[in-house]
Amino acid sequence: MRLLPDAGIVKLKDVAREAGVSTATVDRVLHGRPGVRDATVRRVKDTIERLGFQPHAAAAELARGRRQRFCFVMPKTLNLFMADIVAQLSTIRSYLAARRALIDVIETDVFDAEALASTLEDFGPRYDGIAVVALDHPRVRVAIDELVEAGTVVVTLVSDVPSSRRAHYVGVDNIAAGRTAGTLIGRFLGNRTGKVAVIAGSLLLRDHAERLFGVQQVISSEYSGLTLLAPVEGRDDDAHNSALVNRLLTEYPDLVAIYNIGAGTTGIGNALIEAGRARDVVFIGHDVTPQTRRFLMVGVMDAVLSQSPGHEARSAARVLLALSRNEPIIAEQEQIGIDIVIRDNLP
Amino acid sequence: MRLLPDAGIVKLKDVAREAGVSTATVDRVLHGRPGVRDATVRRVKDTIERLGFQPHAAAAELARGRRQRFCFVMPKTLNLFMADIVAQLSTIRSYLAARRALIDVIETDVFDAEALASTLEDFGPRYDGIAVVALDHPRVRVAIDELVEAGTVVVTLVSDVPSSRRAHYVGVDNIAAGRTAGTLIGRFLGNRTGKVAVIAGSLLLRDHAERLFGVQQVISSEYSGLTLLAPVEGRDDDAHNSALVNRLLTEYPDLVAIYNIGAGTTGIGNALIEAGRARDVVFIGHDVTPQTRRFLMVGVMDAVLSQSPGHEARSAARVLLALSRNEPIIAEQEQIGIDIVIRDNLP
DNA sequence: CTGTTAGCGCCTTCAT
DNA sequence: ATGAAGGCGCTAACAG
Repeated sequence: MRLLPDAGIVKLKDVAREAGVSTATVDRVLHGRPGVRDATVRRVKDTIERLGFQPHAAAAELARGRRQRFCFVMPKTLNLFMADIVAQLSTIRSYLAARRALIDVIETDVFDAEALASTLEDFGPRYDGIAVVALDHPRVRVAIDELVEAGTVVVTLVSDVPSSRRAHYVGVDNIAAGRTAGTLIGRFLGNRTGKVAVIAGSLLLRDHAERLFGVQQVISSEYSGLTLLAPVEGRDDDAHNSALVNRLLTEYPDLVAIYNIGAGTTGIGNALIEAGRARDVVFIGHDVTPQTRRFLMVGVMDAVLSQSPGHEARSAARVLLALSRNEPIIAEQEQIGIDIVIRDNLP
Repeated sequence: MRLLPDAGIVKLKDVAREAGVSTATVDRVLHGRPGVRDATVRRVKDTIERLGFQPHAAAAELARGRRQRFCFVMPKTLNLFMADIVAQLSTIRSYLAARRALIDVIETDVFDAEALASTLEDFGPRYDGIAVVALDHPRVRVAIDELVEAGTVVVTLVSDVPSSRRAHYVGVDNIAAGRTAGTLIGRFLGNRTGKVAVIAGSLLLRDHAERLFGVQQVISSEYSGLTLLAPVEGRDDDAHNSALVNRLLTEYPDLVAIYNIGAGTTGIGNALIEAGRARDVVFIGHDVTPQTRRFLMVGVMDAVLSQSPGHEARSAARVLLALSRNEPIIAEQEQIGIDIVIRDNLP
């Protein structure tokens, strides 16, 4: 008498036999498809419960045989952070290929609502799912909503459109990020007093505006010794940012801290170094890059706030895959945290 | 003339036809199994390459039909952090169940090398993989190595045994964690001077010893205004820690900071509050719990260093699954970072 | 409303 | 050294 090969593992067939129905019926109940009497539904559900049946994910996937196409709509001019996300996509591509899903990447002008919206309208319908670095603009919202209406899964990436019907936002709470920057500046300065400058790329970008809001909240309400200067915009560009810093340094001799909300951190750091102010001005920016890494090591930057590009890229892919196959997603895993990175915990 | 249903998707059968061999041979080549002539191997590999064939993960998993059993060996007395990991395992259990893998949890005395080692010896061989919160002791190392020798996949969790043959360590770099605490203390204190206390659970635990080492490095070499007191041990216990803090506060009127290396943070915070020193003593500890969360909100704690229990639990499960099925693991995803958590970026 | 049945793509004996 | 063929567990036409 030998052991049963499947000792303990309940299969759909077992449920069917036990409930006195066919496998097709169990399958219908399992997926809430119509065409089964209520009484039967209950009986099958009970049996599933009683036997503790769990469908074999791989078998289901194979039998379903669906393939999905996803598209990542990214900004045309990739800064280091965006480039990092795109780079991660190649790893993800092979992970997805083994699951018969594929991704395309389309680049478009993020600052141009019209261009972004028409990209979505033109290409969106070809895909089962879209991840888009969005611009919060009515035109874009409508484009997203139409895709959702047509059955496409849409997730926003890095920059959200909260009023849209997108299924999910992959990114951080940018107000909290701004607040975090504010607190770190306040704490690092101790009891020093003076001016705090904020440099943004463009305050038309929702994430930049939100970070500004956060840092203003904290500095103005909790650090009375510090005065926040009016934000300046440097279009995420190193040269522009350098020039801005030079102007700020001469105009405000008591400048004690700089928070760079967007990209172009290199320009700021270099300007500080050239002015010989790198050590005494507290400097906080976003995203771990080779350059910010170096700035942290040598003490030009005091902290970097980071949303792991790898995590975001993987999360977007996982969420698209799960939602378009209506599988469950692990909420905690898809939560993107604001990482505070200093010299000692660099990844 | 209708489109081919599988347009563009290469299957193992296609490779076989194209290479002029049977599917069995392709399968053998694919998995490096013996019994194929060198010339054939090359030909098949070329074809795979040329066609860009990627095996369908779900089909492979189904056909293989393997089930694996994993075991998490956890400390008997669960502190909040460990309890959190165990709690996460129930979510993970259902994820794994859908992949025909299951996990058991065994609790044992982590401080007792003998007990831990014999637990591993007794139960280990029943499993395909083990995740163990290890104690770095020769007896334990041998037990781990024997399991590995016998073909069990072993990963260490939270606390490593670097000299063992474990396949992977799921946890943070604790020296870096200590350094991070040191830098934060130094930065938060600004130019204040005084004594810095370090409270550990037990310096026999590798992770505690490493964190101590890290904080010592930073404080002694970079903050000459600060004096690190000799570490005290409070066995991760609230009552012990409270008593220790009371003693420290009276003995050193110029105590300016406390770093709690292990658990029992509640005891320390409460002692500080009762002594009316909560606001002026910089206090840094580990792990986000309901209590540390509250301490951060009200300003008793200045920062919490955290290794996400959810991330660690999931990572251990993913790594065990991947390694025991020899599938690739995504290195970056399994890298556990040291999270710096302040009031503003609480998860 | 319910059952029958033929796959999904790969792996694995068992032959040859 | 290689091939033929029967599953793995679930899904979805197609019947009834």
